Amino acid sequence: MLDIKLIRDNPDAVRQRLADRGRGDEAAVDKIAALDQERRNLITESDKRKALRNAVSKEIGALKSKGQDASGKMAEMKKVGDEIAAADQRVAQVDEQLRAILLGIPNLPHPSVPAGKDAADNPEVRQWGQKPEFAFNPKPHWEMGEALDILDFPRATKISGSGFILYKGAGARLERGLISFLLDLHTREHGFTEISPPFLINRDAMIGTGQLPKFEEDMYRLRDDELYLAPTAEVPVSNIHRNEILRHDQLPIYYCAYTPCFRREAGAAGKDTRGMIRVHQFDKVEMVKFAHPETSYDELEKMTANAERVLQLLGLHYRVVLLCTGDMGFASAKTYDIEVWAPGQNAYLEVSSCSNCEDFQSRRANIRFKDKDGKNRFVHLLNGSGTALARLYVALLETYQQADGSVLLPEILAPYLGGERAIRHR
RNA sequence: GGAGAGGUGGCUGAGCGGUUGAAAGCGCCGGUCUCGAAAACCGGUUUGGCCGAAAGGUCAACGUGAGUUCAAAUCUCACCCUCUCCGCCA
Repeated sequence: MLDIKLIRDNPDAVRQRLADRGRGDEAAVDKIAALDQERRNLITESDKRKALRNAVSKEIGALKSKGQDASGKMAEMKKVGDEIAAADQRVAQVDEQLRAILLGIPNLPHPSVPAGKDAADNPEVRQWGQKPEFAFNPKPHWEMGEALDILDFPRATKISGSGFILYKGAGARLERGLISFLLDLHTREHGFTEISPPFLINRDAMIGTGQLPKFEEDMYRLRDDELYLAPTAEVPVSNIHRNEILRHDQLPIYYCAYTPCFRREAGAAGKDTRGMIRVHQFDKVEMVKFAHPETSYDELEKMTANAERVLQLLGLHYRVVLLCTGDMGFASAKTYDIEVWAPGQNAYLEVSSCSNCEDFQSRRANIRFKDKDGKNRFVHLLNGSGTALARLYVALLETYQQADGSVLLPEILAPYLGGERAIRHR
């Protein structure tokens, strides 16, 4: 949520930066300003009457305690009370309208974010490693998974529907091993505290990080309870400190968490339909930081480096792109995407998205810290995948496939795979 | 799910429908004292909105939301949460 004061004081700047995103949100700025003005006028009026009522009510109390008649004043205040109720009702209406609009406005891009329309305009920041070369035609993971009997898409479909994965045998163990590998890396080497959060999330938490109210159709929702399946651990973990005031010496706080992620992928029908590149349920290890506003951009660079470290240790070629204004997520002010090379796809796959949301989420979720001067300020919230598992899995299979159809995984994973690096057809 | 008890400031814990934004204690911050510290003593110590250049003024908040009343932490209703017992269950 944007700061209403920012819109009030700098409507033109806000309008411009929203326009840079290319979603037409700038049109709401004038409406917001008008509602804000109306709201303040109504509050001023209401407050005046409340002050009067408070004063006269005290007089009434004093009169009554002396046994004197106060019926005139009481009748008068009855009328004032009705006026207050009417005014407050209008305030509530305007408030609700204002809030509804504000909750639907995306964050403003950071000045360092390049203007652009879509993914084609995202500048590449750097590359690491090289595309692996094969003496044979590298296969896509879905063929490998079937041949090796480690992935069973038809049966996953039988159980749930399209867009689900069933891992089997060495395939299941690899998934489990990767989760442990990632959590160990971030907790032991990058200073993150491991969290295992609830996967069912209430509405307030979903609003806090920005999934709701705008993206309701992207989420799985329970029918009988006001609960949603977590689309990412960003939601439960960022909401850990909702409605809290942290001490400045607690910052920065680093959390990481493994969760499955559930996404309806509404609107993505027909895209990436084969294999496990776009699915309704995937595993992910997520990093979340609660940072001091002055250092949050340094934290973003560090977090991105932490995510890159995963791919470096696994020897996977990747590139980092900086999302342009038109391609950024709703809550983010600046985002780096990390894309790993998948030889079987002949394409880069997004395995991590590292974002600084600044105070956009913390304002929604009311997460503050007391600074050195004793002033309460909103923390900056960052989140980054470290990393998404399904696509990492794709890159691993496709990169490390051998001519004989087996897979020889990086040595570093061996301890997580019972000492067995190779996956062969049995 | 059923029965009962309860939700007040960082914590413990008072609170009669009317000078209670809220006693008291603890904690914390500042000061006095001290070579220094402790103790003691003094002072301070919730958050948000609105008006204002500021000083300041004012409104709101005692789980949440409605209601009764001139006036609600205090009365009524609904919901949420916690605890105890029972039931069920991995």
